[in-house]
Amino acid sequence: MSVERYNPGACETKWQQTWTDHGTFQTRDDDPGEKYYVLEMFPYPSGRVHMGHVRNYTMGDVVARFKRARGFNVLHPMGWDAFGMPAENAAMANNIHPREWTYDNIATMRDQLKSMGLSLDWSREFATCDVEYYTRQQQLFLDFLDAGLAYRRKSTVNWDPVDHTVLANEQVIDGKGWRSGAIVEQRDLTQWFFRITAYNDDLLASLDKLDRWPEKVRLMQQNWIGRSEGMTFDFDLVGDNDAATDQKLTVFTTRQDTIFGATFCAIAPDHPMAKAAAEQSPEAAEFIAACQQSGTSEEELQTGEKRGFKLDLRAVHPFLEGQTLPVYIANFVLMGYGEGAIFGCPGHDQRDLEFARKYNIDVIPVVVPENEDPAEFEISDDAYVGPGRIANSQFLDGKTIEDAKEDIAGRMEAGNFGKRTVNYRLRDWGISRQRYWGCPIPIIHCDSCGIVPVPRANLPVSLPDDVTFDVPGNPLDHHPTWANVQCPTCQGEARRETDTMDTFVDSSWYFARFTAPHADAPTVPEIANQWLPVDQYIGGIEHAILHLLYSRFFTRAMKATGHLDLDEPFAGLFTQGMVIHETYRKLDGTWATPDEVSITESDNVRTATLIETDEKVEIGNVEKMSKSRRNTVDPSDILETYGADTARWFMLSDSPPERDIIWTEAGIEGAWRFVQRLWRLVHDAKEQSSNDPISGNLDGPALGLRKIAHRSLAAVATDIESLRFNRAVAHIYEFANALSASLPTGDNPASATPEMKSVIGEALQFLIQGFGAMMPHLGEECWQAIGSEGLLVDRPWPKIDQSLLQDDTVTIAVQVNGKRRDELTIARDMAKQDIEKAALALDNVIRDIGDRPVRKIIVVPNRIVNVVA
RNA sequence: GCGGACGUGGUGGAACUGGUAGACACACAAGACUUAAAAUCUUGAGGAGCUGAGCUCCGUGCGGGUUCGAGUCCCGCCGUCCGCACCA
Repeated sequence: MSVERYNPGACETKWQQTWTDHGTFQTRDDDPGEKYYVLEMFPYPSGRVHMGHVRNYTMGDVVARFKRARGFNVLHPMGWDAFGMPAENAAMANNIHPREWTYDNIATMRDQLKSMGLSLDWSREFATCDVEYYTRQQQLFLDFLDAGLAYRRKSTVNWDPVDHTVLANEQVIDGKGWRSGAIVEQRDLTQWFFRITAYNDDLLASLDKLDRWPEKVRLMQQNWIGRSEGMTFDFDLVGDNDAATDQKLTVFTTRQDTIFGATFCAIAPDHPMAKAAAEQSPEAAEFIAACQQSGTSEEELQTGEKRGFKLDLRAVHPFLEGQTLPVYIANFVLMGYGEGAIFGCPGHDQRDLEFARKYNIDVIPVVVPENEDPAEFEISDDAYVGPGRIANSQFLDGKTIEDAKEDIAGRMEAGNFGKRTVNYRLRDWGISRQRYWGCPIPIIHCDSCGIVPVPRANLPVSLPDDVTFDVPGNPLDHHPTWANVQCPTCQGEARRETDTMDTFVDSSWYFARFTAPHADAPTVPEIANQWLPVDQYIGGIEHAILHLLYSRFFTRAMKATGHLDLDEPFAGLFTQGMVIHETYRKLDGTWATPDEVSITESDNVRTATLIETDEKVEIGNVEKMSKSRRNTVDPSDILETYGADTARWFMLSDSPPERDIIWTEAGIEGAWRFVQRLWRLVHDAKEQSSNDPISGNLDGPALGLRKIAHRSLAAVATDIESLRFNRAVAHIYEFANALSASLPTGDNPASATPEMKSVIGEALQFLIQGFGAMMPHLGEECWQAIGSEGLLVDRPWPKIDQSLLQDDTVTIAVQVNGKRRDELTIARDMAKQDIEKAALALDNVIRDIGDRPVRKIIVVPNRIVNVVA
């Protein structure tokens, strides 16, 4: 009497169509339910959906469906982060227009996402490269410009001297351009910036309010903003032979307490004083040029060897009479931070120490740990950055670091050559990109009027279609006519800005646009305010800093310009882990794909061979799925073979969602078997079920099953609320196991008792509802199979009977001296003395204590009792 | 270099606020069903020891510490991963 196998292919299409026909997931702004906005980071349309997307969107969908069942009016939209470099790279490589490439990819990926059965409101879909979207972004830019939040200044870019083009950091490989191989140079360009630093304090302080964000993300943002209290002060400078000059060197420090340990000063290669030196000295110019022959990324600057160039200047120590310090141009000093100049204290800063060792500069320890003798304390390979007392510092000796900082600050301010300053690591956001496939910056450059914003009535500034990619550089620059325009002010000949915006701009407000995706203005403030903030945002940890910080800035800027009234865009944030996979390396060193190899296992040793040739393959590390390692698994293959529910179930199983998940063939097979098992279980259980009301006083197995049903669903609800999907999955397994075990088995055709039948009936509904958000198609099919009315997706979450959630008795562990010796099953909340008595009466306890006296008994109610003897 | 995380059986992981480590699953083994295989069902299991089904010891990357009690807290290592402002 076995049922036919569950056929996901047919069922999934059917239910997806049903939901579409019913308009199930079309969200209305005027729905009476409490709003809940769940959003997953929208994808870049790279070509095909990858497993990371499947995981991300499955998680979001479970939340969305669950909240729906809980009666919320759920907004769950999807769109495309569609501008960016890969489209231009494809254009260059394959001679296909970025627009065509992008929209083709979107079409493919939309189909793939739809086959996952996601509860998305597709009527709100947009791509950031839609002119309807980016024209509103241009409006925002103009508003920000009016509000003083956008401005122009010079900044440094990676310049490829052969291709004559600006390179992204990822296009700089080992200091060379990826295409030309030329050594990259740093070059100054005038660029547009958003004044994110205007919100330094607010962006930092508000992190405290984001209590549904991971602690680590808040910490990362805090460190990124990098508020530090310190001092800005001046060194007097003298010439080489102590010849007086009127020059001063302004430095920033957070460690003014270590001023007596200062043994040199250093300035950034692009510091004005360095530039001045370069004009006097060819050697200095050469050194600066060498410094600029590297990428602009901080990582590159910091990991490179510390190098310096000594200037013909010395800095006068402010507190040591007659003492002067050498001044260097140093490649590890950043112009963008503080004053672009520092004093070096090698004893207490690792970078300074490395520099000092290299150039034979003195190392004077001025902070000594409490338990060390200042006369003996020396610095060897590691700078000392811990707490301690000041030494070798005259009037500061013996003070704490804090007191010494205060003392110096007071003296500098009194002497009028320094002041306390708060400094931030966060820099303004450079948004200019010298590329075609991005949102044009709506600005016109006029020789007589200067910078002229494009009048709002003239928006959009659309990207021209007729562009070529045969020459490196920005196609907008090469376009014969596009940039030529009349100046809106003087009607004279003028030129459009040909830079486009950083794609981070596109993703900094899309969540707001989803609330009114077809509106003429960027947002409809009332509607945006109604839906925002996003209640649950889900995406990769790689966006922990930039995307999220920029979005937080945009929210503030849009508030300032009247587009919404909101403090923070994302009330709840969850960062999910990556999907990773084993790698397979062939004998010749190249990689094999997972479907090219076959794995066998014996005695816990797994070996891999190439299916085609039987050649042995080395099983390598488990790594992030990537094209270069060829360890990718195409979601479409999985969806076709196993169906969406199996793929979704596997993605939710086992691994905690914030951690990486290893994709394995065995894992997906296991999920597949469970889908089939549920299908059979539902049919078997249905035979033994009834819809009769459940009697009030159950006992025995019927009560047992009912408890499990209610407890499981209560647990699944908590698990989903707290996004612990792997535990929800485990609870469904337990529940299904218990229901299976409750069914009459064997040759005995006898059926369950009437009261058991009604309990099974309830359990069956609970089970289907319990996994329905995770495997929605199977859920609907089962729901229909047990003859319930309507669609599962429209059913409210079952009502849990709280009285079934707790047992009257508990089993607690009994320890002697912290080691478990026995256990006790006692009444819940039993009196302490009675527990102590019962514990001491246990044979194992008596034996273990022997004739030692009992010194203490610790009772933790309903958990444990520990006898200390 | 700087910043952030993570590390538990053969494997993925569970363990709520310091209270019975290993739930649940995968893989494995044995058995049932089958001509056979697949599928399915049942049973078993952290490691070591004791001559018996109970008990002892060891066990959460390594080394210390706090505590009646540590996977959980603290200090120091080791390893792996993520971000570093023009990848998205």
